[in-house]
Amino acid sequence: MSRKSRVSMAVIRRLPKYHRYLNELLNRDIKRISSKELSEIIGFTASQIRQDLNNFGGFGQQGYGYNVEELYNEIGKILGLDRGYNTIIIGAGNLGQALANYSNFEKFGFRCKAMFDVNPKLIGLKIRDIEIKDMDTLEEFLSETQIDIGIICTNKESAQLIADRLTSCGVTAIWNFAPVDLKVPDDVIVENVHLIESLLTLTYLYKEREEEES
Amino acid sequence: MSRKSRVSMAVIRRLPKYHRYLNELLNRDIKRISSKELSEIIGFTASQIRQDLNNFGGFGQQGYGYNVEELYNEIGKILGLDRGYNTIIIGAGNLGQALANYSNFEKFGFRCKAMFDVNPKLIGLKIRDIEIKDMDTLEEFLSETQIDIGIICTNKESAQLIADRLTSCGVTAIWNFAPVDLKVPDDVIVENVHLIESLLTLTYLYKEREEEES
DNA sequence: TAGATTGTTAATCGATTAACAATC
DNA sequence: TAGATTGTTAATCGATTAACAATC
Repeated sequence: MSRKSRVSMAVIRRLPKYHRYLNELLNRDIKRISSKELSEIIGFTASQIRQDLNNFGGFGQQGYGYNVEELYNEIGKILGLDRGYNTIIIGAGNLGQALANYSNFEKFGFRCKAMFDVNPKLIGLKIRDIEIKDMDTLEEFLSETQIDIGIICTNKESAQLIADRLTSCGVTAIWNFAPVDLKVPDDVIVENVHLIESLLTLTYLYKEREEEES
Repeated sequence: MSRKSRVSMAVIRRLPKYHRYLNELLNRDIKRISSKELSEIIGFTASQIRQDLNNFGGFGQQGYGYNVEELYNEIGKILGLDRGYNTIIIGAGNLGQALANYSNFEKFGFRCKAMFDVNPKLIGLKIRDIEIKDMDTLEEFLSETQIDIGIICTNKESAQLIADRLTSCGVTAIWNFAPVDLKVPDDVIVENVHLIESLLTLTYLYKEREEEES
């Protein structure tokens, strides 16, 4: 998130949603779709859809619309899904195990190569075929295996230290579930999933609604 | 997210971050902070901080800054944390269990009253003191217990049906982890955590960085 | 060809930043 | 009082929406 992009983050964060809806259309055997039709199901304006897509090229055809399969594939490529990604999960607690079990990620090309934890009771166990390794062996493992994305599922106290260890071993992308903002070198990408922030947004809206009613 | 607010969503989504940083300052026994100082640690501009806060009132004092404890409490109230919330988790798979185990939510006033699943192997089990109940008993349970927030951790196929069942029993806020956009009545609040969209944002930035380098 | 729909430019809207008078 | 920093207005910037010529 630290890097500036020619394409705005607002657009980038809409891309996965296009990808998901196009996949759905594809599954329903729909061959073509206009920005207006897509607008009705995805909830963005037709104008915005055309603007968004034209950041990356003219995928449509005047008078016809967009070919669903082609557009789906193109957006997949734009999102970097034309390759696989090796990941590791650091922190094999409930959340880490949940992510390891979430086989859906594999359909997108994510391969979890190992998990790491400090808890002796967890070390050696396997989640599906993914081994939970001793946290102390992290550096050794990273020197042997090319890892693209480190997934941090530790508590907030450990997260920064883990991020330091990952980045110093050449991991350049971090998916962070710990409720902290990590400090990382400029060329490292961090994407946060801050669950509590999401939940507090919900309670804000909950409270606001009640105030409207009264 | 469907409701329009006097305060923009951009501001609302920053509030939990203020809350978190102020809590940290409080723990470090810092009594006062200026928008400029806060700017340096939180990464928003001082101007934006003052603008954000003034959506809700003048919490500061000219020449002094903000009282950390007071501001923390005020933002807590704004976020609706001056009360508790009863929740249930629907879908007791890995993610549902991870959330049930995440005791941190309790510090914010969230109480998980039950979990629901269709899997007979799970029904009757307890996660901490939270019982996993038969999905068939959802309506019965909701008629007996006031639930503020329904947390959907099912697969995408079941999510909409669950949302329908929740809303028709009077649950008016949904925290949705299934990768679908739920259709709900106008007065129901939905906050989504779409993990795959977060991850695809990361891969987009990953790919983009590689293109910059070449 | 006529109709439809894109790609793109221009207009509008909203959010962020800058500036500064008010005031503690 | 003098210095600091807010609250708030004005200016800028960026994102969304509208309009329409290009063209399939």
